[in-house]
Amino acid sequence: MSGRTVTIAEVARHAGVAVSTVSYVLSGKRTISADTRRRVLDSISALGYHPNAGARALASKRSNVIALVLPLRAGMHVPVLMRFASAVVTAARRFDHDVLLLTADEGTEGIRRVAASALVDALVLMDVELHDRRVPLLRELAEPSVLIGFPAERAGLTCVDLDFAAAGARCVAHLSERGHTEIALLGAPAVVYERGTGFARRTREGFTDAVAAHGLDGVALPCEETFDEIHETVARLLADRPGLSGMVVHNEAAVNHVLGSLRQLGRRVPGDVAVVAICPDDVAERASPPLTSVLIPAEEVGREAVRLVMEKLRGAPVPEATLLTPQLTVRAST
Amino acid sequence: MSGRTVTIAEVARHAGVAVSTVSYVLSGKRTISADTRRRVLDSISALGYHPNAGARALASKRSNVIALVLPLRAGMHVPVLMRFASAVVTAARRFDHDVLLLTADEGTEGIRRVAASALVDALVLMDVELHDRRVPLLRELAEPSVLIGFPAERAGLTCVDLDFAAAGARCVAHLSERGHTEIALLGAPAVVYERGTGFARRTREGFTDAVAAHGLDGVALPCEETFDEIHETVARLLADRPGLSGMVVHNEAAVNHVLGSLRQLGRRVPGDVAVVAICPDDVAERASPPLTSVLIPAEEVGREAVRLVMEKLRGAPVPEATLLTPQLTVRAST
DNA sequence: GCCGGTCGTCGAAGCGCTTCGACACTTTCA
DNA sequence: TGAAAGTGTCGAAGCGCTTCGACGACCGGC
Repeated sequence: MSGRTVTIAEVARHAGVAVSTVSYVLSGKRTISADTRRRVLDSISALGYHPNAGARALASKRSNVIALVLPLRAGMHVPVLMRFASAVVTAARRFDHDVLLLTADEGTEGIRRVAASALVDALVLMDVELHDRRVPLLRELAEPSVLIGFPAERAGLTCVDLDFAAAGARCVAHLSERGHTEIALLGAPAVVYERGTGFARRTREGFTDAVAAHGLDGVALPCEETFDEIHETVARLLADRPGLSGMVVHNEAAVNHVLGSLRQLGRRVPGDVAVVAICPDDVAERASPPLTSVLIPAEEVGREAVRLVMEKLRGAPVPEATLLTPQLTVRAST
Repeated sequence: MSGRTVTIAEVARHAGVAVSTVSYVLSGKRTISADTRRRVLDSISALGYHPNAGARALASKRSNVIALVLPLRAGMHVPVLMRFASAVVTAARRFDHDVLLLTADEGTEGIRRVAASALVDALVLMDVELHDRRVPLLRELAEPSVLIGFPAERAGLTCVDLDFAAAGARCVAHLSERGHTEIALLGAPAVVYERGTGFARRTREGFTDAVAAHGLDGVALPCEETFDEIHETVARLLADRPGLSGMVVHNEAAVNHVLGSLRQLGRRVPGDVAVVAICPDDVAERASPPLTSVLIPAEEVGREAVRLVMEKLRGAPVPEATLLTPQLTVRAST
């Protein structure tokens, strides 16, 4: 059974039908009588048949593989990226597709290669920058693609993401409702803003606009990831702004350090300072105290990205932009 | 150029040679005159030719894709896993292979599927447990595989990993040299030990054996990942053992919390308590204070795993076990 | 000046699958 | 009751590549 590899011809012979009949049973593209179908399926499991992926790809011009392009840049929070990635793999399997992993080492050449060689049918790209070098390439590719994140110029592309501007605004609104009037945003590391990563900037804009709209006093700062740097940022922030009583933290790696720093400075959460985070639920739940947070819905975004790319593969029209509405969960920190 | 897809036949016609000649230029499996080779390569770049992966796989019985099986289990430190994964992708590309990402959702069935369908030529498996359900399957598969980690029964397999027992011992030796006589190991979360994950247990054994060998007083504890749990563990440890002056932390996620906890308890590092970590260098460097550490050489392990799997693909014999020697870097925490 | 060897190239036979057109049978309905 | 319209199945033609055997052309050695 696991000796030599079984071909469709052997299945056909075993079941006493033509090769094409086996193929149609498998693909469902033509009607097959219940009786024949049974016989074929029995033969398939009796012989342990698995269609050869290469042959299938060659004949059908579909590899049933999608590429996941995951640059793994500095300052990105890897566990969050992996949740996206994992969601993409799971969702792809549900559409009977596998996932080829592409990292940044090869640059855009890798994308061109896997697309041109028909190794993949479609692409899902993560960690999109505002001026992403991959975007022009996607435009000239025949293969459909979906971006997780938004570049500056998105005409003709398909993008999915959490609505980070709304997320920033939602946090401000929550703090405002709680009566805080002087608040701060601790965001991504400076390098991430400089690189022009969309989600960091959009959160900051959402924060800033909402601060103005609510008539609050607010400041937005980048936030590095080592304890010492964060501690210094937090200490200076509190020293400079004695009236500050609310913080929004949009940086998974920094969340715990910010809390540690406040602890060390003798500030109680939420007594002295209320904290809202934008991060996955498990990070918020495991913090001490558990944090009021806006969830980064990685699973949902990944699933949606795959769904959209499959629609495009079918030739169905899809919206250019899909923004998921942020959901705020109140926990112990506000 | 990026309109229709270019085939080898078009390249052959453009260069005025036979299809097989183009193939031999590409594969180097027969000698081709310098002149012909030039013409063919020129045509290839002029037409923007990329060989069709499916056709190549079908004809050559090699997909030039390897599977990376990455379960993403609870308690595993994702950034570390991703460094392995990223190293595997980079190394695979160097051998002209791509990487298919398999997660745990499908269980062993996914492995069987990609192997039987010839979607992949070989497999690299990560996060191996002592009694891993995937191991029996690997034994019956025709495709070569390499494990990153060691199962209990490893006969007939190929495994690579850091020598964690030596790493645990190395940390003990270092603390002993520094004059510490009462020390503790803070290890992985309890669930990881229960699952029988090899590296966690082997570190603990290395620690325990070395403690005995050096005539020290030592205790090994599991260590969860939230600040509150860690703080409690650390506080109780210090309360129970007033003479304790050295700690080994083998838990990337907990490292910063342990330091935060010591800070909060008013213990100076390294003045009151010396800390050695087993973690990637960047985690150690970014901690406060920077930690003396044994590096988890993710890049090296990933590269070695790929090298071994390529050797096996060539039919070359490879050692069953490859253990990388731990390297201790002294920083500010001891 | 003829013979065995390389060297460089070609043509053709698959690799295992999908898909198209064809073809027997049934049904259906004027 | 016969033509039209399904149903269910088959055979064969590729899909684009690798690889095998064949075959001139050229080499040196006798």
